[in-house]
Amino acid sequence: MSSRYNHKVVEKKWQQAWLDKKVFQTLKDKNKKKYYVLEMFPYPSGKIHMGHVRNYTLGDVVARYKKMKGFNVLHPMGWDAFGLPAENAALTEKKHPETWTYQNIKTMKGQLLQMGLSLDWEREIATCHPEYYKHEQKFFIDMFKAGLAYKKEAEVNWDPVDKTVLANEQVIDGRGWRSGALVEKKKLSQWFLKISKYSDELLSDLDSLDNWPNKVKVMQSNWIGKSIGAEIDFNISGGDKNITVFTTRPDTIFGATFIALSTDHELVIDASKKNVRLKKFIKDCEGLNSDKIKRGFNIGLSVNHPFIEGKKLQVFVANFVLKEYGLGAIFGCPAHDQRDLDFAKEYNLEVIPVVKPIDVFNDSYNLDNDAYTGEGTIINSDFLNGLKIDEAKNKIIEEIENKKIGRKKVNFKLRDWGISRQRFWGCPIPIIYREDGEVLAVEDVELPVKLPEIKKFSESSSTLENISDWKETVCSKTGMKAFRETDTFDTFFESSWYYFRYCNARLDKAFDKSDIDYWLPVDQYIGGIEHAILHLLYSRFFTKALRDLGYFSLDEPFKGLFTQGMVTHITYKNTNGDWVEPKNVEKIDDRFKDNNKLDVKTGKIEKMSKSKKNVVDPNDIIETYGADTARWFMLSDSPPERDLQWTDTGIAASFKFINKLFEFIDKFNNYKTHNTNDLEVKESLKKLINQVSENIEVFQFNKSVAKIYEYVNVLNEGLLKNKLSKKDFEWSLEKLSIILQPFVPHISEEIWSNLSRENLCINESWVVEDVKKNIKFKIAIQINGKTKEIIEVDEKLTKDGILSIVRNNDKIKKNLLGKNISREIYVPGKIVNLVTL
RNA sequence: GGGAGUAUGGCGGAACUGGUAGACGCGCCGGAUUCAAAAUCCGGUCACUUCGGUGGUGUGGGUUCGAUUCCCUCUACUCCUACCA
Repeated sequence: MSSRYNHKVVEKKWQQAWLDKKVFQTLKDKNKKKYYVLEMFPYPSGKIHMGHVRNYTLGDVVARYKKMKGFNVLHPMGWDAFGLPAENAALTEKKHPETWTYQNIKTMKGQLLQMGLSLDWEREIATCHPEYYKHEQKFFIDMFKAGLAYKKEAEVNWDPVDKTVLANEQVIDGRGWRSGALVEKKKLSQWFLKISKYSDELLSDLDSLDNWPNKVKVMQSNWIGKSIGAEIDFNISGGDKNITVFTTRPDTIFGATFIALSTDHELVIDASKKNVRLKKFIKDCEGLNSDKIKRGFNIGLSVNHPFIEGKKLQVFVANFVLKEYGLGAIFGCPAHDQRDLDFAKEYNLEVIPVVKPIDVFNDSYNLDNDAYTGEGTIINSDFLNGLKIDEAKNKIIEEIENKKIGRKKVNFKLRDWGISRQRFWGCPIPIIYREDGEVLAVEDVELPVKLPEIKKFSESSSTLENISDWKETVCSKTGMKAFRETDTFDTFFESSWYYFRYCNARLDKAFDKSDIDYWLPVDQYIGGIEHAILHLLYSRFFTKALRDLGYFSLDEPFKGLFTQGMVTHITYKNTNGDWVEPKNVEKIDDRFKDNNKLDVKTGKIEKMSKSKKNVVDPNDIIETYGADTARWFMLSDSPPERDLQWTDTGIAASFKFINKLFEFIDKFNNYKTHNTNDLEVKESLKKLINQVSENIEVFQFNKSVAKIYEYVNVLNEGLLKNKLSKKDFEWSLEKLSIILQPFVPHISEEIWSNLSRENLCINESWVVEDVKKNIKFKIAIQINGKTKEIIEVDEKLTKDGILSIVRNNDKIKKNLLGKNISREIYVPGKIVNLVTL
């Protein structure tokens, strides 16, 4: 009688075996080809969620597969451990952020261990540990000294009631999340990293990232936002001062009818000092949705049009001109820019068309309310008349440069990265402000600048600003009094370089160049699409910056990137309109009820989230069904890049399959051998084995899963029909264990060990089978492209031979009655198509 | 407004470089087992059909001997981005 599969015992046993034999501990080995698999490390929020389970399962498939393929695999894990939730927990749970964080790490590590992941835990890191963050303090100092880090004024969200700076996510509908007070903008002096210096390289190197999803490259490219245009100086009437504007449409210069400046333009700030109404206008602009309402203020200046003698343009301050892009100044050409047209209508400004669409014949055509931005011929523009747009751009730029009133100019949307956060639970910025006004980097020997030890964490200690005995210090060189910088790093700072640290996580230095040379770049990085821009762009920037600071010679950190889909679940709502958790929904006679017996309606399928209560806890699933079942479900059906819909029937099916696999053990042990030379089963299995590998290589694990199902079906049918000798059965199970190993490693080891093999299955080599070429081919016979019959033919047959079989086939003869064949098409090994008139 | 993507049974999804559409899983239907149920096992499952066939991959067209696959049109949905001059 078969013993029932006990996943708890079996999974624990193999997890222990892997640990005992240090199977996943990796050492540098120059003789072996390396493979670095990395999943985005988690924030230790408390416990893992299904998104993690999916992410790490995908990575584990790759890691185990590559290991069995003979690569020296690096597959590490760590914790993105600084961040706001720890501060919130500190306030509500009355725990120090550190205590809370390390407790969570412990819990989550336990969960990851339960999943049976092939991780090298010797390399575990936590970014809140001083031995981690001291290195990034050093990077910052290097950047500071190299001019890559600098300070400037920037706005923050200020809660006037709590008297604290709020992170963007703490501002809900313009109000502080705790106090509910209207959030104010406040200017603070903050630290920035000069990512803009790398705009061009960050953009052009995207081309070299062949193994990145195109989608992500497009997003980054848009974010960097390169545009080519010109700067043009407009001379202010009655003086020799200029207003310089940026434009990508210098070809429309003859259609310019006004100048508009942003509210923080130098000239505007000057003018506002003497003009109360202007000051008020600037203030009013803050609350204005400029997308809908365009407002301007004539500041009483005019400039001379550089190409039209005697023509003057009025100068406005306008709410729709961006502050931090270009020069904060534009020329308005209402005919060919919708925003300018809206503005011109509002203030009755001239509209002069200078580009004529192909289907328009009148030079003074009417634009109504739609600016024309398409292709066309230049008109009303003196020496540009008759040119195409691109030709006109070149010509006018040439002219501008000749006249020395402007220049060709490339602009980027990408802004420098503001890294200052006015928070407690982050890495201190290693800077001191000396009493004589000097801003100094902390000396290397004094690193790390550790966070202060505080007994009680409260609202008032949530910024370092208020901890005076930490803040006050002395300059070690001069003995002068000094204050520490009290801001901490944006947590993207930690995650911008953690993948380097894994190379040698316990080294005294941040890393060793030879380790980086060996392990980097990451061959396969896996994570959510939500990091498409910030994390990935910052990491790319960090790599280039550290390269230029002399740490190594790497250009790009992530060779391959894969962005997995979300885990979704149906939502439930009861008649009171409350969301209901799936586990509290019961089906009674075709109707859904919650545990208060209220009717429940099913809603949309959405990403699992606490607020919609449609989460399934991995803990419950692993407890009830085991890690293999959870992993198998994560890999079945849905292609990894698409959303995966969680269903109870799906997880049940996976559990059923794992049990089915387990039954092979008894089946084998009790199998009476049969004398058979039937090769059919074995040949089909070989073909399926190869298909499993092919699909892993291209990240289509759902197809591998389907092929494994087929394998099991073919094997079971072969057993049922006595087509396998015991030896072949053993061979089948041996191969089955191997192809199962990356997907469901525990049951794989269990089957493997029952075959009395000495080593662990994970230490086996992956299999590639020589598939005998079929001697017989199946050929589809079509008439006019419609399949009528399928025949088996010998491979050696010629076209004529096959065609004569086809012509003599009864079914085909019948179908051809009264028709004449006009053409015969034969694709070897595939089809015959008979074309009739 | 701009950009990217998706569309195949009741559902999730297969179909190699154009060559047998619906693999595999779920669900459903029938049967076996059971006092009964669960579990398990076996069979069936695109639609229509006069059982010969016919139609069918969001819509309409095109290329081809042949189109889920390539090209054009339209529609719907999803995601990103949003005054970047």
